[in-house]
Amino acid sequence: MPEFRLYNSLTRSIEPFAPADGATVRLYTCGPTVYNPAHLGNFRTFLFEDLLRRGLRMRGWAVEQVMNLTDVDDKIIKRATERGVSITELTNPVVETFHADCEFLRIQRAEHYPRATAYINEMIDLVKRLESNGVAYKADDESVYFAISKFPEYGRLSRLDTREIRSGARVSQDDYAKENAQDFALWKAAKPEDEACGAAWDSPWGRGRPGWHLECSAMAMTILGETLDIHAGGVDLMFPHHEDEIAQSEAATGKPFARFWCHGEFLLTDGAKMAKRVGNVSTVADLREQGVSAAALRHFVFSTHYRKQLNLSGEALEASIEAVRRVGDFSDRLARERAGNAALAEAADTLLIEATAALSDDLNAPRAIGALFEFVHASNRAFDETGSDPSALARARDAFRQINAVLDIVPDRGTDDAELAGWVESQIAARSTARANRDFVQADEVRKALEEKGIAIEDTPDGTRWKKIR
RNA sequence: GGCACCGUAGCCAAGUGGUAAGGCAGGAGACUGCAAAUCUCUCAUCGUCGGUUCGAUUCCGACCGGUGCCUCCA
Repeated sequence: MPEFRLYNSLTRSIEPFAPADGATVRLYTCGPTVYNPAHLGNFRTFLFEDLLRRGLRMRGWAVEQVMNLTDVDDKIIKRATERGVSITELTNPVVETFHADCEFLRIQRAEHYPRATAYINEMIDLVKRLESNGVAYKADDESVYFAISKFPEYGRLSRLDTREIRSGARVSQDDYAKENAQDFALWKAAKPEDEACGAAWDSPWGRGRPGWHLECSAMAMTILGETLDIHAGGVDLMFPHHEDEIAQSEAATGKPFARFWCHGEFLLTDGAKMAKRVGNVSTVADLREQGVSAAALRHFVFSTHYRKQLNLSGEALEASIEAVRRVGDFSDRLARERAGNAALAEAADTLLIEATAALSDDLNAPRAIGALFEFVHASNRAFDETGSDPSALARARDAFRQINAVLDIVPDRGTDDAELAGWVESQIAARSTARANRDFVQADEVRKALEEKGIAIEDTPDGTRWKKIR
């Protein structure tokens, strides 16, 4: 197998990757803030992380993944206050929706989904360590801040020149108590509205709540240890979120926080970043209503490299729906055929080599998909010829299974409805009779009736086959 | 203003210093009663202009166009 390589944002280069202990990859992925359902842009990142997870497992490594759920922050408190509910009442259903969406998209479950509110003690402990190390201070507003002037490494990940005058930058207006404008909150003093919705805890610095950045550091290190193998997230998190995580974690432990930082690019719509404030978001639910399958959406996302921006368009989505239809038909054929030939065996070997190489090369899913389609084509051609070698078929099935275990782009057939199947069979029998009598008008009417129920049929030398197409 | 990234056929997209994977759509054909599926054939000179080179889409520069980040943000 070729070396497994990943782009590391820390060094801005592609590097060979292996877990520090040689066996288990400790992976931390920044999860959603659960104040309303995640949109497709968020899910592009989660799908990228799913690809990463599956790619690592393809290599034979175990993965211990943490995806946090940020269930206390400014937006959550604001929303809870507006609705007059506690933050828990607000976030619980959103967490459920998140898991349901992930399941629909076939995103493999992480080993841990820690909620920030369950790790308050660990967060307080982290702030204490920072305080005793002299890098945290309590300001006049009773909040505790991290002093970036005490952490010379600050800015290494994002390479932002902290002294630059950012004339076009959005400037924060609500923090006055900090010693330095770039310092960030570790612990925020509680306000009355925080107390009202259950977003305040006791601490050595008084009632308050954790800062956003602190949450990830505390949960990551508590569950996975002080040095992670990989920390992943969307590119927008690079600054300040990941920069601040590095600062807090490393200032506390004196150890590197993460060996690899991996960032997924954005999903764009109408030429702009998909974001609620732009007003161009769509959700998993929206797509499901449009009849876009999980397989199609996965194909769409994986058809562009994760470090390249991807534009969501109806035309591109249609292409993925059709592409995945072809993969599904092929998958059915692979299950149906009885034997293969030398060409099939060769196609299987090529697929394994090409797709594995592509996925090992910084998760080049588009190239892997290309290899998969070349395999589909070569295999179809092989099946159209004669074949009598069951072992060739077994190799083809195995190769396809292995690569699809990473991409997971075969659409569901959803044909376990016995009643429907019975009706379809009876219709097909009626049509066969009509065809035998050369009553093609009647035969075509049956086919039309089936199509209206979402059933497509194919006449073959071995009889008529049917499949559900929607 | 600062820091990055991107610009390959109608659409999506991979890729390489030596004349461009793959998918969708389109065209022609085989198969079919007709379809569907599948197969065969077909469909680009890689934003523009310079430079380096025997040779550049691939390296360098300028320009044009697009996107993101610069403390809400996947």
